[in-house]
Amino acid sequence: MFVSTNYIYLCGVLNKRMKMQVLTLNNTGRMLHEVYRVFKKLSEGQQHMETYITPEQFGLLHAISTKAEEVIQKDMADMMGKDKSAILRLIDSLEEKELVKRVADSKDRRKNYLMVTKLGYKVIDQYVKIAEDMMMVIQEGLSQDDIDTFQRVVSHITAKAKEM
Amino acid sequence: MFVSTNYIYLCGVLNKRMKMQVLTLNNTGRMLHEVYRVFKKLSEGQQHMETYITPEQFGLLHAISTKAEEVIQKDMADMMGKDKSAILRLIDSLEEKELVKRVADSKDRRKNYLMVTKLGYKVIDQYVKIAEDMMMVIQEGLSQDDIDTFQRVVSHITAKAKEM
DNA sequence: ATAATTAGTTGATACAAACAACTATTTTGT
DNA sequence: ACAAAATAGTTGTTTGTATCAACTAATTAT
Repeated sequence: MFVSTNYIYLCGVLNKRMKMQVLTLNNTGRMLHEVYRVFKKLSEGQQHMETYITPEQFGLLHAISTKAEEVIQKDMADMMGKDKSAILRLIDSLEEKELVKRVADSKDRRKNYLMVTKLGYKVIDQYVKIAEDMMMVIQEGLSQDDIDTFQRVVSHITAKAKEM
Repeated sequence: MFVSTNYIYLCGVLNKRMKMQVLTLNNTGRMLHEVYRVFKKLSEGQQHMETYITPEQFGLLHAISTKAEEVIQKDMADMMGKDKSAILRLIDSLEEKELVKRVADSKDRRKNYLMVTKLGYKVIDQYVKIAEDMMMVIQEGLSQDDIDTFQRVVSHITAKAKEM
C-alpha cells in the first residue's frame, strides 16, 4: 500500500518556530495519517470485502458517486486538483475492477461520462460503513461546539488558501 | 512534483452519509491539499533557494532538526510511521544534497546518528520562512479560541486513532 | 474554412511507499 | 562463554500515483 505523508511534515512544520500564538497545522497531517492507518486496518479486517481498492481509487469513486450531475474525466481532474492523465489512470483501474463505466456522450463525442456501477456503489457502501463506525469512536469526548468550530476553521483555511 | 492525495478523499468521505451531526474530516484533506499547493507555489516563486527539496525530504529534514537528542534512522522511521527503508532512501537523498550527515556511533556500530548540516539548517529556514508568512495570511479572521479548539480537536482525534 | 480549444490518451520520468531478504552488530539467556 | 534473538541498516523488487509533453479526435470560434 502506497501512503504518502507529503502533507504531514510539510504542514506539520508550519509554526513550529512562530514566536507568537498562531494557528498550527502542526499535527493535522499526522492526524490524517493515524486516522488513515486505523481505516486501513479496519478495512483489512473485513474478510468479505467485494473488492479491495486503494484510498486514491476510493476517493475518486466516491467523489464521482456524490456528484449530482453527470461528470466527465475533466471535471474530476479539476475537482481533485490533479492532472487529467492521473485521473485517466485511476479511472482505468476502477473500470478494470468494474466499479465505474465510461459512457460516451452521444452529442459531444470527445466526452465520456463516468457512471458508478452497482458493484461500485456496493464497494463504496462497504468503505463508508467502516469509516462511519470508526468516526463514531473517534469523536467520543468532543462536544458539538468543538466539532462545529473544527469544521469552520477547516473551511476558513481552505477558503483562504484557495484565493492565494 | 509528486503529490499524493490519499488522505483527501479517504478522510473526505468520512461522514458524508452520516445521519446525525457528527465530526467530519470531510474537508481536512482538501484543506491540506490547498495549503500545500500555496506553499509549493510560494516556494517556486523564490529564485534564490539554496536547494530544492521535496515535501517528504523537507518533512524529514525538519523533523530531524527539531529533535532535542541525537536521532538514528530507526527513530525517524518510528516517529514518521514509515518503513525504515523509506527513511533510509530519504536520508540518502538528503545526504546527497549535503543537508544531513550520517555519523557513526562509536559505541554501537550499528547506529548512524543523523546530523543536520549548516546548509541543511539554511534550507529549513528558507522553507519555514515561507510557511510562516503563508500561515500569517491564512489565519487572518480566526480568533484565538478558534485556533485553540482546532488544535485540541486535532490532538483528540490523533490520540483516539492511536489507540485503535 | 481555418484556427483554436477541448477531452481524452499515451509515453516517459520521478518519487515514495511496502515488503522481504540480507549483513553486521549488539544484547539476551542459559 | 556461547548460541540465539534482537536491532540497525541496506538492498532489491514491486506497486501506486504524480507530472509533463506530445499526440489524436472532436468541437467551437473567427
